Amino acid sequence: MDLSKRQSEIINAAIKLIGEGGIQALTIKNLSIEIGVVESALYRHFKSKTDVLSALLDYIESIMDSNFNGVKDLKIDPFEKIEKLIDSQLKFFADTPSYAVVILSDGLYKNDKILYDKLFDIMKVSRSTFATIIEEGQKEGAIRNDVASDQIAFIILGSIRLNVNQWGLSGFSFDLQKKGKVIFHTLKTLIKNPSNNSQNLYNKK
Amino acid sequence: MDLSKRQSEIINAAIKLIGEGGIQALTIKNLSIEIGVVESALYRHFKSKTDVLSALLDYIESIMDSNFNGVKDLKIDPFEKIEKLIDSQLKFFADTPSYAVVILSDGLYKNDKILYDKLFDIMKVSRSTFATIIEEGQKEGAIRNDVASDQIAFIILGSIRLNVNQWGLSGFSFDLQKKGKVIFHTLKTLIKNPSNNSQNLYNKK
Amino acid sequence: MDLSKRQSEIINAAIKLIGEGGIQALTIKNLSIEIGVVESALYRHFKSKTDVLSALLDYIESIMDSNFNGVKDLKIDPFEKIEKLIDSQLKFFADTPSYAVVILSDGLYKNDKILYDKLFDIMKVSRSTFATIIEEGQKEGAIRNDVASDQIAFIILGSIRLNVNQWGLSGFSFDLQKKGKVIFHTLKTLIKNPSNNSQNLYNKK
Amino acid sequence: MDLSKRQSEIINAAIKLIGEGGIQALTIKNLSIEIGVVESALYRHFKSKTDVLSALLDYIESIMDSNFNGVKDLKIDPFEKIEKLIDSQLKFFADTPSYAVVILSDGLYKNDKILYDKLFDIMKVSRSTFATIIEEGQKEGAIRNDVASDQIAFIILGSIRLNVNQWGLSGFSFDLQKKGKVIFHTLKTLIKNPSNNSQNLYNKK
DNA sequence: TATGAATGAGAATTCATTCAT
DNA sequence: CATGAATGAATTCTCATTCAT
Repeated sequence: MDLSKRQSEIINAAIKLIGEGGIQALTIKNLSIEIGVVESALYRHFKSKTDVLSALLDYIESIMDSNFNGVKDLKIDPFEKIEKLIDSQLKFFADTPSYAVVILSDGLYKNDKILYDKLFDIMKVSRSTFATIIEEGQKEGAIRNDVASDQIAFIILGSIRLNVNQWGLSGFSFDLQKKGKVIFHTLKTLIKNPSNNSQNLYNKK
Repeated sequence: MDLSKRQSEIINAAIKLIGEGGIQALTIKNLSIEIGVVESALYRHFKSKTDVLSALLDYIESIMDSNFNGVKDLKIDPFEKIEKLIDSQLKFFADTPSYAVVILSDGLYKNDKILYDKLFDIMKVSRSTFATIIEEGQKEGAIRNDVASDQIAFIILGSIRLNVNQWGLSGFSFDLQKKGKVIFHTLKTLIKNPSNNSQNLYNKK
Repeated sequence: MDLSKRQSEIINAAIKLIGEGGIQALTIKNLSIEIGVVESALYRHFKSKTDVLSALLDYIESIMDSNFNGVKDLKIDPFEKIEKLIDSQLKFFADTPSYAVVILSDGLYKNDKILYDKLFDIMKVSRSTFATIIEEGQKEGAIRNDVASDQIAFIILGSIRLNVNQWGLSGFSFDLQKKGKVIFHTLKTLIKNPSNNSQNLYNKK
Repeated sequence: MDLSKRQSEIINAAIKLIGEGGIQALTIKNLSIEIGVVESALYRHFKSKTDVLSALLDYIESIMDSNFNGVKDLKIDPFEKIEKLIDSQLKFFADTPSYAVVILSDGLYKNDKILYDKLFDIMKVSRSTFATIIEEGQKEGAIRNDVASDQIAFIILGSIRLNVNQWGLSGFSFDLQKKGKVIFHTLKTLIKNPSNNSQNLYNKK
């Protein structure tokens, strides 16, 4: 799973290509043109196109993981955590729309169990990260307790994803993060504990 | 927009093919084999492959519309409406997974603005249908008023979509409608008006 | 060879199509669209596409013949005759560029002996018309006698044809008849009898 | 513009195919059969069919240019130059009729501006070559001065072209060069300076 | 006369992959 | 490590023509 220099180059080329022309622009030919070698040369570095996608998914997963970890253990309000989490994910996509394209291009991996599993994994990690934070919030009393934490996580994830989805359909034409803020506030209103008077254990000034 | 018998046949073949092998299985060749004619014969009925997909999307939209309309004006509780709406949509996909595949295969229509727009449209109608019902519910006092109706609609849609998405990724292996019920209950808990004591204006006998 | 009403309609449609999109636009499908029937309906009127082209060539030939005849027997100076002849032919093409396209699309008829022969015929008639007039001019002493009449005819024809040719290549963008005038004057200078002092037997004022 | 070995092979195959079956025989499939590879293999050497034709036209142009240059600067009588020029061009076509087919297949390149422009270019070079020689002849007093040099060039070109044309229509059945000689003599008679008594400045021994 | 449906042949091009050098 | 060449399977689409109704 450790990538050679050339392999990284290829993955970066893949990202660029997808960003420019969608998942369909990711062909061995385009890839080879992008990195300035001949098509067959790529097969020294990846044994197949599926392997390239697989590495790409690994790469995306690793970034997302580190995004998550950067937020998970902060000593802040659970809502702030959720907000930061959503924002960091959307920033991740906004900065490099290719990642969004890859994540949203499920249908394509139908035949490749490996790719499928990777995607599934990524989604599972997202969901459990949110679920954990929510559970904490519920324990603290900040988040309502009458719904299961992973149900809330599911709803958050669905909202984020639909946001990214529509952004993609629109040709990346609106401000993804800004829209994310709005969604977050809606979600916050819905899931915060209405009977909670012990506000702001964290940042009280 | 009225389909001939043969055109319907082709659309049905398309649905079957997509159900069996994903959007990638939808080729002119497969289509022609499926309906038992030669490839060029298809071009008498649709002028291009894009046209087939376009008609397919129209068809899906029309069914979804009629699903919506079958529920929208019922004299029932807004939550029951939402529940029925979600359920009818999920039933629609569960009965014919191809529809889910088509709906979720954005990214693949990259080149065809027409198809993109149709997809967008379908999503818009869904969202506004939910939004209308929610607004009604808010006026009645059944649904909380501190969040915008179309924000709630967005969240519902995102949740449904993620559900369908994961179902697709899983190879249609779990019970889509059952999972939908769970999601509905979560959503209901989140959005119902906590201070509402005028329950069941509708079906009390 | 007498065309029915429908047949004439088809020929006219063919002319229109060729004018708009070149000889490649002349397809059974386009033809049928143009006259507002279904493709197979055309086969009631012409037994094949070759037959359409054949009739088209006949039509062109008949117009050219009548152009020729309108000039041939006028009681005017041979040069005026030649000038009128050239001009009427160029006007014929300028008015309906399709005719030029058809005439210049030899290569296409390679497989159809019938079409080939027709084209050959058209050219032969042109050439002999010119040759006859030149011979007359030579007898009168207006045209030099040291070159064979059909050689001169050949050169005139070649010049006209090259003119039409370049006009076609240029996308019909220059004034064909105007350029024809220039060519005529060059030709006249070259072929007139230098020792002829009995000028203007015809139109002397 | 430098052709690889395989590219030359392909161009030669194209020439052969055109010679045998006209421009319509030039298909990727025929080409690939001719050189003994699979169709897709051609695309390693030319990126499209238009590219093949383009290279073919370049090739033709280069031969014609070298033909021209072989004659242009000879220290001979302008008429001899013209004669040699005509003859070398006709020999070029007579040896390889495909070249004639390609040159005469305008109308077929309707869609490809590039090819059109190349054809136009070839004609322009021919014409200006003739024009230059004629101008020289006019200065020397060998060629009559009462007509513009490029007008004469136009007429020569038209005559040559018509000759080649009819030869093509006839199925390459007559002796192209022989007919060319006749035409040349006619042209010579027409364009030589009648009042020139300083004959043969060049080869008098 | 016209329609609707289908045929069969062919055309250009794309793509992932393999292999000898 | 990289190149050049080739493969084979697919893909969308076009076109002239035929035939039953």
